[in-house]
Amino acid sequence: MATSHVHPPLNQNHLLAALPEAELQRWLPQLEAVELTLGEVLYEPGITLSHVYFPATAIVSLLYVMENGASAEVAVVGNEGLLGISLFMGGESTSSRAVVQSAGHGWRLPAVAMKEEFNRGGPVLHLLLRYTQALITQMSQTAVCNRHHTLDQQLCRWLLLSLDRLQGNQLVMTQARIANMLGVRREGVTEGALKLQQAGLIRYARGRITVMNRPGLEQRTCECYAVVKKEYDRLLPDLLAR
Amino acid sequence: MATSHVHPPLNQNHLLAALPEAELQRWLPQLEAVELTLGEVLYEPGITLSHVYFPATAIVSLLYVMENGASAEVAVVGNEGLLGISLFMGGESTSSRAVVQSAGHGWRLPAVAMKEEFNRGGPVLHLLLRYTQALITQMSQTAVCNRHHTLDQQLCRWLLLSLDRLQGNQLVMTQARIANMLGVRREGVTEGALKLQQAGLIRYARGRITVMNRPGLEQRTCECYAVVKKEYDRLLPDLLAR
DNA sequence: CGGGGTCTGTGCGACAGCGCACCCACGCGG
DNA sequence: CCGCGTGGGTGCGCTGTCGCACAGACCCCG
Repeated sequence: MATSHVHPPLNQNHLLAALPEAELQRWLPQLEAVELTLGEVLYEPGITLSHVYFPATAIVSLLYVMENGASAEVAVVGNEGLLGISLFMGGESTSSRAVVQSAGHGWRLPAVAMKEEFNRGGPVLHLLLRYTQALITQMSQTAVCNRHHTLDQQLCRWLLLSLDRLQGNQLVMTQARIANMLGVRREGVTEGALKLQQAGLIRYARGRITVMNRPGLEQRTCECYAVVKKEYDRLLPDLLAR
Repeated sequence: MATSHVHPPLNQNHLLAALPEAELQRWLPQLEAVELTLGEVLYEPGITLSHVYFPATAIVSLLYVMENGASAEVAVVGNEGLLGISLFMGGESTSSRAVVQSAGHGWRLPAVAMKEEFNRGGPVLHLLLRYTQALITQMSQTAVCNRHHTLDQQLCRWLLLSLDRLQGNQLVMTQARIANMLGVRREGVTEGALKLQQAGLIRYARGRITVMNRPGLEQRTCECYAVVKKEYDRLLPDLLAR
């Protein structure tokens, strides 16, 4: 992970973009631009966090890895949010692992600075908590979706959630990695993706997915996607306007 | 739901028990004892909450109910916690429904009082946030469990989580209602419960379950139960000492 | 240009859980 | 003491997903 103090536009991350000027000025000296590489692990379960991360062009999955090595994604975080909520929630660590699923850049802020800011109370605290509630909704809905919906539907949901957190309609992602996150077989993802390709909704080529017809995906997915999206929009409305 | 100002011991709820004296005194005039009856709905999705609830002898499920009527439990709350985190998280409502799954009593506090207290900052804020993080862990683990574990394992997990939130080793609960919460068929629960009964771990009779061998259940369940339990113990240690 | 690694596609038997239909057992109220 | 509602047990065919094995396709690198 390369770091530097040369800043690409901060407002690529919606939470940073929503910071009031005073807070931003306090943070600036400590904000560090970081390059997030594919597969990089930002947090391990049980480890006390040293920084919180604000993805800009990268997306990061919260994965739970089981004793037998199987895994399941609990939530995905991109330019709409941050990693490390357990710092201000008070637990310091979580039981999941944070893995970069799509390379890109972002910023990070030392844990101490984040805690200080949070303890001031005020607008930042409420912003972070509203974000956390949106994240909670995503996690709950993941539970529901895992219970009731088909692999095909979940694949669409996953594509849409990822797409919302990236720019453009491209996604660098192998089927094996998608399977890893959904917690299903790679072959299952292959079959699902084939159906979508045959329906003309996506195009697929060696680790690169291009979404051709987004409304088509929305039609095929389950209600879970809409529930999560609506909740993010409701809880963090101002962030999307910028 | 009957309400009164005659108070059974407040410390039956661990969060209330953990309140510093000053806060407790502020809350007392507004705390209201409530009887929670089986099947009672405390919150509906999207509805702004008027109170937060602190269960004492009751347990309450957070259920997501799908468009087709199927449902899935996202988390369970009992005497270790409270219902209505969205009030201080800032969302005012959630996308899930809160349903009383085991009758009993508890207390409630008006939303306004809770928000005022939260906004003072201080120990109550941190206590509530730590509880919220534990709840988040429960939700994530529900997602993982739904993905990877068998109905039998999930049944054990569910029994153990419920047992932790009640006193004694009895549980008034039909198989149909368990199925509703796990989001599975009633027949599936019947088969699972039969196996447990034949193994001598539980006894079952017309809506009443008696756990005979708790360690046996712990042996049959998946890692998810332990992960959640450990996280509650880690985040809310002082509450269990009382 | 050839070779090895990565990514995607396919086939097949196994099985957990589903939906449905139905039966039995218990217990409360008339 | 009968009847009926509720709760629990059983059987059966179906489907989605799994685990595994293997084949083709593509691509970078030597």
